Amino acid sequence: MNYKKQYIPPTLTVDLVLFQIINNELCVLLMKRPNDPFKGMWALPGGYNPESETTMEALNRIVKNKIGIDTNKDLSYIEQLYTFDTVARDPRGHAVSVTYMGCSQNLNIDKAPNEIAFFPVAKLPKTAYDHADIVHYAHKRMSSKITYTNAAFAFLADTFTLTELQFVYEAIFDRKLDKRNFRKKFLTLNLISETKKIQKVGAHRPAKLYKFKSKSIEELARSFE
Amino acid sequence: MNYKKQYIPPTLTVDLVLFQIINNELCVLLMKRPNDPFKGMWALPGGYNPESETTMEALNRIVKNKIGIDTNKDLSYIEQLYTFDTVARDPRGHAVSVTYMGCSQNLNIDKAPNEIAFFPVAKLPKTAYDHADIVHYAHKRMSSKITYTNAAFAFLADTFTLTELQFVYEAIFDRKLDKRNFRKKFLTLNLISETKKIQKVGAHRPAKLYKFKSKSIEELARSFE
DNA sequence: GCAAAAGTGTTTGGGATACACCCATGC
DNA sequence: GCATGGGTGTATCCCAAACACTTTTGC
Repeated sequence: MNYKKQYIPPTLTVDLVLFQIINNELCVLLMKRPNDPFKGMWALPGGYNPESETTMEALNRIVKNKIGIDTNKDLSYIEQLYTFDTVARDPRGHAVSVTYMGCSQNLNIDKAPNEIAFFPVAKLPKTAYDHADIVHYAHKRMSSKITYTNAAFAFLADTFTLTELQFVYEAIFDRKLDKRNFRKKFLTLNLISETKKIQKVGAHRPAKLYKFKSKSIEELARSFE
Repeated sequence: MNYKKQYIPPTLTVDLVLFQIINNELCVLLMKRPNDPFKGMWALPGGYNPESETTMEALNRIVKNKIGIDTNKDLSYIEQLYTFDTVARDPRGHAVSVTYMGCSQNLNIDKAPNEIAFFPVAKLPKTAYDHADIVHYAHKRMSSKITYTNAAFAFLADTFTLTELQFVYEAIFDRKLDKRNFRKKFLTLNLISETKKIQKVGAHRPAKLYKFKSKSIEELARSFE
């Protein structure tokens, strides 16, 4: 096993695609790069994964440092997305980036150490690297995720109205759904239960509040849509 | 960017889960490890991914060296599966493994440089590392892949009978399907077309031969099952 | 009373499921 | 002629899709 002595691994990085729904639009968190390369451009939060850290550990550390978010506490869901053989971020050579996709709900990003913002996925600014591609790949994954699992819970508060739930689907699918069919379908899926609370906002009939029976990923009995 | 000088990446490895259907069973290719660790145990073919190689390039090189297979020519399909933060393969520390899932059809493995064999996924031998978990993860992925895409083409010769196609689904789903319903459904999906050839084997009615209209991944209009 | 969002049922068509017999061939 | 696998049709049920009005509230 002599060759192990000479073995030099490629640079390993981790990146996060963080989704949140704002004003009924699917948005993604981007950070303005403070340094070269791509200084001043918007990019996914991410960084170097050194030896002795798992990719999740590295991601957690980096995201905490760069944007002040704790992936364990502040995200309602996270999963590994894909590993990209990206164009060199590091002048030394080829870099491999393990990407994660996460969701949050009403995240407070005011105290972030860097300039960060949520952008609608449909109107991304010019981004560094191939990050726009990664966001679209993640969007597609999330779209199928909510069709065959209960993943929509990750975008909602603990209790929510059926209209809010429908807006999550509409934002991610990027199309309108029929209100009656949506409700009928979702209620028969047996994933959510009525609470005794109601939401009173504005000059109209108050809405019943529901909650997900489980907030871990479950596959649907009948796939959605 | 001083810290880049100190940055040491983790070991990066690539591994291949290669599926083939043999005797109507879903099988996976394993290689007997010639060296420690896990010397003598069965494992997925894989190896170190050095700097300056993409994961696909490294996989191609390693698989060619270790088992004499060209991932470009000998596989009917390949995709990235998942990146595992595996237990250390290398005594130096934590290793990250990018895994791929591929399919072959009637592969010739007689001239492989190492001892390799196909094992039914349902009856795996004791495997090195977490490789049994990786195989089952890949199996699950393949199972959904054939439900919403035409991926079954990857397990079949250029032309095939409907019974052979059904056997692919049965092997991967690990259950019997109704012959009439399967045929009706598949023919209305409009993915395959009749050829003018027929297959005559054995003392029974000959079978029409079909072919896939496309041998690249396409999503089905209506998901299967 | 009126604006605004919540809530609610029925009809129709298509596809999934269940199920059993005839057909073409080699020997 | 018989064993073997190829090939075919129908009835039922459930679900998806289409579609519009009533209810409850704040002002």
